[in-house]
Amino acid sequence: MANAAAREEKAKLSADDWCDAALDVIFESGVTAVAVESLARRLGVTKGSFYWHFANRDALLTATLERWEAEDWRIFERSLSLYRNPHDKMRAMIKRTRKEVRSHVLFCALFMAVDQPLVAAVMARVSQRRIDFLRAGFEELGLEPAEAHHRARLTFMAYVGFLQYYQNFKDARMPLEELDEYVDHVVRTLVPTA
Amino acid sequence: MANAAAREEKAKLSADDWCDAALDVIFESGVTAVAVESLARRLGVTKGSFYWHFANRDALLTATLERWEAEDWRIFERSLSLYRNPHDKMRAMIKRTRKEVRSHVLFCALFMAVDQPLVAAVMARVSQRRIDFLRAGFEELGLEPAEAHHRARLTFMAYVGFLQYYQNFKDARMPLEELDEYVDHVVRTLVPTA
DNA sequence: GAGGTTCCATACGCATCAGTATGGAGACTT
DNA sequence: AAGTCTCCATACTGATGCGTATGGAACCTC
Repeated sequence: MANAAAREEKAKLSADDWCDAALDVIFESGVTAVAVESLARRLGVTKGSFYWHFANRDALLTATLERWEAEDWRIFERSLSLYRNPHDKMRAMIKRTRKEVRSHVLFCALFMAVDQPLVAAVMARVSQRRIDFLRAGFEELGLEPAEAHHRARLTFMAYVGFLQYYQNFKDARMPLEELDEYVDHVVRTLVPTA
Repeated sequence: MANAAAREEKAKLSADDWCDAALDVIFESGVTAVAVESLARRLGVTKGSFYWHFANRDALLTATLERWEAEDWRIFERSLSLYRNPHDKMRAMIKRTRKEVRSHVLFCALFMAVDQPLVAAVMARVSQRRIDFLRAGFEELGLEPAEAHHRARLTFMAYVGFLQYYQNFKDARMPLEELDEYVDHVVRTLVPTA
């Protein structure tokens, strides 16, 4: 089994291994699916191991979200750092919705769990960072500060709403070319032409 | 106690009473908080009553969502039926975000539970109806059919994202006047001027 | 090789929740 | 008045999930 294989190649687990597994579960089944015993089964050990590495489930979630927050921001910046022209950057930021699949699925899964305080704390920070990033971009494109802030909010809200819609209503998914047209429309509507 | 009072004024419960209570719980604590035993306590009875009125929890959820779907659409249409000018109607549709509090909280709570198939089925229909409503409005305002469809999607996604943001990040809530400015910005950005 | 540390297994207790089985009180029928 | 239907209480089973207590094997140290 995969469990046994994982156990053979690395006899001892680390806290990070638990966090990686937890993030995989969030990716696949959402935050509520992160349960101690099922995680242990997935890693080929028992709960005894978990409670040696972590005080409780909240500690695991906190550590996992912390790792994700840093990694997500790194991916986000890397994928946009190459654009110098602000218009291209904003376009890329929005069009990015089509790529980085795992990143988006994770973001969506976490946003759907913001009713849980631990998740809300992280997502509030992450959301704020992205809105600030967008705001700076819109200011570069010539919007007044207040306008740039509102436009940044609007863009972010549309991103979040779209993610959830697209992830959960798989019956209503548009074909890829229509999706491209939609993203183009969003860019035309929200990004001022330099 | 409120339980006893409720039991006195109406000795026998109906299925609709259970649905009303379930909707209240969704309003207060989300879909996952709808549990049979806690609902029974809230109504001043025990599980025996529930399983006489419903086959199981899914049956309750289905009936509750069905009632909500009809009521929500009725409220939605009533609150917009008085506007004849399409521009005013679209403005009202977006500005409506500020009112009808319970309606929005319920919509938000349900949207946050679209990972549950029963909820997803309802919310897919409701979302489609609202997008169609918006699309018709944008067409009235002179957008080409494809453009109107995309703009309707964008508007709806922004609505959904904003709802969740505003409901869950209560620390980051803007003051009311800034909220009004934001809504105005959204109208200016998304609704073409006739 | 004696003792200590690391990492995990086993076996609990306890709470929550879905669902079932059965009986009983009251109203209603005939 | 006997029987029946409605609505609910009580008392269970079984699954799941968090957390704890304790012991044990491997390894490292001196």
